[in-house]
Amino acid sequence: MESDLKIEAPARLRDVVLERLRGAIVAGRFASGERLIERNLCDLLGVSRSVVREVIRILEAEGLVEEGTRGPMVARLDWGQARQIYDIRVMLEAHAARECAGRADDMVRADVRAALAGIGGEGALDATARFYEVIFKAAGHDIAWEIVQRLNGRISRLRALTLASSDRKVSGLVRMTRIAEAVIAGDGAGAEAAVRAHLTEAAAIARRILEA
Amino acid sequence: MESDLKIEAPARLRDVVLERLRGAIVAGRFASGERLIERNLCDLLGVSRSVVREVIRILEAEGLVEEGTRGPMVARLDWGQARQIYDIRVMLEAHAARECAGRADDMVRADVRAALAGIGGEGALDATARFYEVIFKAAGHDIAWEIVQRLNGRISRLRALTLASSDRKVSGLVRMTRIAEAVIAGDGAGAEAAVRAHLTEAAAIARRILEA
DNA sequence: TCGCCAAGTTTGGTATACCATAAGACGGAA
DNA sequence: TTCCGTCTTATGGTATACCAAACTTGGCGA
Repeated sequence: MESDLKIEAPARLRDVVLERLRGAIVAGRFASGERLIERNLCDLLGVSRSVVREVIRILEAEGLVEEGTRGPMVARLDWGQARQIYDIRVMLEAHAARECAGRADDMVRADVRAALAGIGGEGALDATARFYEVIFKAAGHDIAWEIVQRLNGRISRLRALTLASSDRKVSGLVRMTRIAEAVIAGDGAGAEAAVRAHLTEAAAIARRILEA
Repeated sequence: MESDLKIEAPARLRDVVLERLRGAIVAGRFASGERLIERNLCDLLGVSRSVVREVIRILEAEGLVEEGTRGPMVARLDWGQARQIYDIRVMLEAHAARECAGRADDMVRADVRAALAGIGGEGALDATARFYEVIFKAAGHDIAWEIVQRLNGRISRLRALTLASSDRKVSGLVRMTRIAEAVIAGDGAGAEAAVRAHLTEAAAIARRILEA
């Protein structure tokens, strides 16, 4: 699809550190509310404070880090926030799914099928993101996709806490299949309903985790 | 309302510079697509590169600045993006207005009236933001409010380009009054419709500007 | 006159140094 | 023993120094 001739920009240290630190937070390697001491992170990551500070600013804007009284700390997440995030995701994703179903051509259908095929195996998180990306991009909702990605970062930490992940994965695949079928069939209302059902279930799981 | 005893944290240089630079971009003092040379900004603002760089990272996350081939530049804005932004705002603001109207108590009603009163005079932009803030906070949609603020920053630059601003201000006040009346009356559907009408008009103006 | 190469300059990336402040620890006096 | 003061240290804020890459420009040769 996209050409492989693109010259990839040399990876900046900042990007590497950003990805690493974001991953560590999402994976739960830092406790919620834990202070992020700049110099500690420098030692941990082997980079200078300039880089760490810029990365922290970005993560702050993403909502993964918040500034405490004395410095940055890992953002806390309660059910009130998660609920709001799921509400917003419902609006954005339902809208995107409906429009995507309405305008899907054969190429989009193929992309959806391919993305869905990737979900079953390992790396489910990335594959799921890819599935949604196809839908948002096909609907022409790039900006909404940016927002959803950012919101997702804030609640992805919950996944690390989910112990009974096997049944979730299965039901997740079922839900995704429903969404994909509706999109491929051009059934906008059905796609929207499938998205709502999926997110309602996900929110219920998040609620159980967060209110415990 | 809020106590005045709060010790305000000493203003960090970073915050001052952030506000200043954001204001300059929104006010149109930098051309769309203009490169933001770090050292130039240092001279202009009288601060060191550390501060400028952190601020640029924040503005990048806000969507006001994007990274060009060689460094950061003021983000370009076309109708395709603005249209998406208005679409998202419609969803978030309509939802907030509906919920706010549904749960508004006397205190919220008073806040809405007070915010509306501020719109007529000078500083209309801040007052309008304050109006919306009341509605979002009353609806319990803090996160949606953050998103809307950020999206607003990206399209506020259009205001600087609006020459015929007087009629817009008047019609804006009328629209706001409609929204406020519906919220105060507890009419969720009416509040939602008023928000939709307001944003549809605003989007039409933006389209005229951007497609010229 | 045209083209190519090289040196200089611009620019962003990265690291380090310095400073002010606040928290914590330790000791002395009541 | 407790309370107060001071000293140390940890920490974030800010500025500066250094480097590598890339663009520009000017000169030299064909």
